[in-house]
Amino acid sequence: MTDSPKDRKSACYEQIRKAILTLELEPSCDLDEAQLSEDFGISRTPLREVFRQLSGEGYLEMRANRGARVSAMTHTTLRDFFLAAPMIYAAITRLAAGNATAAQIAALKEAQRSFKQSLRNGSAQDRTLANYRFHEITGDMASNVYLRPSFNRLLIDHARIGMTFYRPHTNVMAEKLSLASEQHDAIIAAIEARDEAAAARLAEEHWQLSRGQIELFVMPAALDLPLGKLA
Amino acid sequence: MTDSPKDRKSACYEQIRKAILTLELEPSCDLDEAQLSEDFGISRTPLREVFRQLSGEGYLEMRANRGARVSAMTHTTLRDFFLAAPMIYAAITRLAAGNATAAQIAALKEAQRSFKQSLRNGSAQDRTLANYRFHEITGDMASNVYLRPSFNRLLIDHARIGMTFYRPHTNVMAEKLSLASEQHDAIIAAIEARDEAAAARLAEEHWQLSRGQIELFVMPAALDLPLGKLA
DNA sequence: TAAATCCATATTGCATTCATTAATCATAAC
DNA sequence: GTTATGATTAATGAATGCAATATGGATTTA
Repeated sequence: MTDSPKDRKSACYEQIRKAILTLELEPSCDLDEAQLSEDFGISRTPLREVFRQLSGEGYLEMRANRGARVSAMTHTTLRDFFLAAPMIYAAITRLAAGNATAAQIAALKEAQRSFKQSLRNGSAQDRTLANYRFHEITGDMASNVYLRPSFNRLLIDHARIGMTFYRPHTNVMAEKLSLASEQHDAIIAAIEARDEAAAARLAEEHWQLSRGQIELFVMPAALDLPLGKLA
Repeated sequence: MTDSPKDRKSACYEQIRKAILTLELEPSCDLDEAQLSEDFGISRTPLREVFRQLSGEGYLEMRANRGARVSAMTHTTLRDFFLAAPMIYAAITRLAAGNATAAQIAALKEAQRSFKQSLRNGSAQDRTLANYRFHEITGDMASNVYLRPSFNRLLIDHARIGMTFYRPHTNVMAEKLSLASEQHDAIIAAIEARDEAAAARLAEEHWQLSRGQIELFVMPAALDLPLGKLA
């Protein structure tokens, strides 16, 4: 109950992090040092250290003499994402199958329980964070310091892109989410069986599903109305 | 000539960075806040921000209440490196061929000039930094925010691994370096021709050369002496 | 003699204060 | 009326001082 400045600092770090993942803090949004330091009950010095760290992890961008802002999502974001994601995801999941420890597998199952729970009665934020957590653990399992930075960066924007289409809740979406959950189960099984090839293949499939959802959202069916009606 | 605190701060950042790349600061080496802040003429506050940034980029590791230390090179480093490097290098170089701007190509040629210069009459440090710079520019060219973090992380340890065998200067080494330089020229040509396939292939070859050098150093020929002689 | 605990010292972390830089608005000149 | 320049204000960056935590050595006890 007695929270030290250090506790408040890490709470600050976590809250900002999650707020960015769930679009509560929108891309390119400016962060007010004075305001946030007051909100979290810490001085500007440790807050600025949190900024630096989040910046290093890809959550924030820092510009000299102009403060921190949430990492932007530009018109090139999706293209870059589509190029990098399948390669890195497949590699991480393959390595996860090769290197996962028993404790990590237990953690992954627990994360999947939380994810299913969020599908039943959670908000879009809950689902996004639970899904993020699931894949984060596969990153732990892979335990390759060189692939991890890009993987983490992908997870950040995957969460943010996902949030944009988790919001409008349609039946088609629900179906896809349930399919995603089944794929998680299959991935867990492959990792537990140390089947690297299967893990990589499942990661690829999982990516294709997500890619399809993104494309549907980015390029929806035309409105099929005569132009005159819109005016 | 009149250097502001901000100049000293960025000088500090650059010097520490290069010292790590060239092994002047050895892996797992502890950094003394008080000492460094005095050396660079800045207070501990901005120095700690530099630490955070370098930590985010993979140069340093920070432990709570125990200061910063240079990123470690463990027994798993080479294995992780061999798994990740060919994939990321090929991807980055391919993208570089597709996206390079005229200014970036000019910068790459300039970096290659510096590299050749360092081969003629530079130290191991000079060569390592010049080679680092060359590949860093290919990272700029690729301009994919998701692949960049892992690519940068690889470049750091590639520089450090390279330094360990640039030091003893043999004729075989000199030959390999001259071959590496030729490969750089070929990569520049492929990028300028926008030939993505060739660029990816050349990156793969370039990696194989480097991999061979690393393997030679890690697993040298046995000393070919009767065991008794060693005692 | 070995191990454990406690105290002294050094180092890290945080808050406050001061300096420096950028942004905004008003005023004046064209 | 518009643009440019200057002054005012807000916000970022750095330094100093203080608090908290860890480390090393000494002393005491088994």
